[in-house]
Amino acid sequence: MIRVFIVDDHPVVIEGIHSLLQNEKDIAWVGQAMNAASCLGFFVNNTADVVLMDISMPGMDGVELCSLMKEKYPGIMILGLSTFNQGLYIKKMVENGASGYILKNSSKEELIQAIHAVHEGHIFFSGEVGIALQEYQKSSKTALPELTAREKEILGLIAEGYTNPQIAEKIFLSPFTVDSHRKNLLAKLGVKNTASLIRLAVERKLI
Amino acid sequence: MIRVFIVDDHPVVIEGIHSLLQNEKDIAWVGQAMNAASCLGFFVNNTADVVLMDISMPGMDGVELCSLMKEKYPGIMILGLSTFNQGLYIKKMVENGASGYILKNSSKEELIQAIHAVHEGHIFFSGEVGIALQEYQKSSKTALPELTAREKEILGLIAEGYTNPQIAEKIFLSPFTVDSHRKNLLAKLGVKNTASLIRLAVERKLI
DNA sequence: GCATTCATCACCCGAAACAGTGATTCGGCC
DNA sequence: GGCCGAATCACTGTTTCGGGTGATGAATGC
Repeated sequence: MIRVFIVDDHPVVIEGIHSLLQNEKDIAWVGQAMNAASCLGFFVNNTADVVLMDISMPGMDGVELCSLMKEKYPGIMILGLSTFNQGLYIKKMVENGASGYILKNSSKEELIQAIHAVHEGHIFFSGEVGIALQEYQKSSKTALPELTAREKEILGLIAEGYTNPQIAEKIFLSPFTVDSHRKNLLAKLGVKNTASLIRLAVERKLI
Repeated sequence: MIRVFIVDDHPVVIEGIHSLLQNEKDIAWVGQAMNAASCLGFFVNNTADVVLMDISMPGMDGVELCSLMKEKYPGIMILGLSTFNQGLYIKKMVENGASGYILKNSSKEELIQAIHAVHEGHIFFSGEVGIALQEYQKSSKTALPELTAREKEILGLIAEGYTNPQIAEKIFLSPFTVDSHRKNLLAKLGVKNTASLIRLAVERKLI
C-alpha cells in the first residue's frame, strides 16, 4: 500500500488527482496541503511514501520545499507536478531531490505508473516532460564556432586557473603563443574577457 | 510488440538479457551488435523500438554512439546499460539523448519496466542508478562558504563580463569597494583568479 | 555595552590580461 | 604550384586584476 500525500495550491488539482486515485487498491490517500507550511506541519506527526508536489506555490516554492523535505525525510519520494513544461524547472526539482516529474494533464495510467516507479526508488519522467528536459539540455550545445584542439586544450587550462605564463611553461610554448590562442578564443566565442569566456565554456560544456 | 536491439561487447551480457526477455510476449528480439560500427550497419536496413546500449565499448563509446543514433533515428529510444554506477556517465548519456539507464545486474522486472517506460516515451532510471545520479548532483552543492548578498550580486556581474569599474558605475559604488568584494570572493571560495572563480560559480550553480 | 560581520572606501604595486599588428612555418586541398 | 587555416612567435601599449593593508560607520547579536 503506497501512502500518497499531495501539496498544491489549486483545490481543483487536488480534487482531480484525488478522484483519479480513489479507486486504486494499492494507493492510500493520507492527506493534502495547499502550501509549504501546512505540508511541513503534516509531516511532524505523520508520514507518507510518495508526495505529489506542485512546483509553483505562493510563499515557498516547490523547489525549496522539495529540498527541505528530502533533507528532513530522505525516505519520502517526491514526484514533481506542474502545468509548466520547462526544462529549467524540471532540472531544478531533480537537483533538489525529486524522483520524478509529470504534468497535471497526465493520464491516469501515467500518474499511477509514475507513483509506482518513484515508490520503488526509480526516477521517472513522463513523456512530454522528458522531451522538454532533453530539448533544454540540447539547446545548450548548438551553434557554437568550432574550436581547434589547441584552443580547447588552452581553454581547459585557463579554466583550471593557470595564467598565460604558467600554461606556456606547462605545454612548452611561448607565452606569446598562449596569448594568441587566448585572444582567438575570445574572438571566436564573441566574449570580451576571461570571466565570460569561462562562463560560456562551462555552461555549454566545452570543458 | 516492442522490438528490442542490444549493443554490448560482452557476449555474456547479450546472452543473459536475451534469456531474460525471451519469454516476454510483447517484446521481440530483433538483433544484437558487439560494437558501434555493426550497430550502425544493422540500422541501415532494419529498425527497432528500443536499443539497450552499453556505455563502455571498444572503439566508439556508448555516449558517442547514442548521440549519433538519436541524430539519425530520433524515434528509436535508447536505454543505457552498464556495470558502472557513476553519476557522470549517466548524466552524459542523458545529455546525448538516452531515455533511461539501468544496471546490468538489474532484476528481470526492472528491466521490463524500464523497456516499457522508455518505449512509451518516458524517461526512467532504476533505483540504484537514480541514487547515484542524485548523489552526483548533490555533491556539487555541499561545503561551500556562505556568500553575502552583495557578494553574490557582484559575482553575477563579473560572470556577465563586467569589469570592476563597470560594476561600480552600474550599482553606484566606488571601484575600490567592488574590488574589495571581488577579493573577498576569491578568498572565501579559495580560488586564485577570475577564471577559476567563474568556473566554480557556474559548476556549483552559485549564479 | 561590546564583539562581530558587512559594506563601504582608499592607496600602492607588480603581474596578468586585453588590444592591435605582423610574421613564419607547416600541412591539407584543389 | 598556390591557397588557406592552424599553430607558432614577437613587440608595444593600455587596462584590469590581484595582494597587501587599513579605516569607518551601521547593523546584528549576546
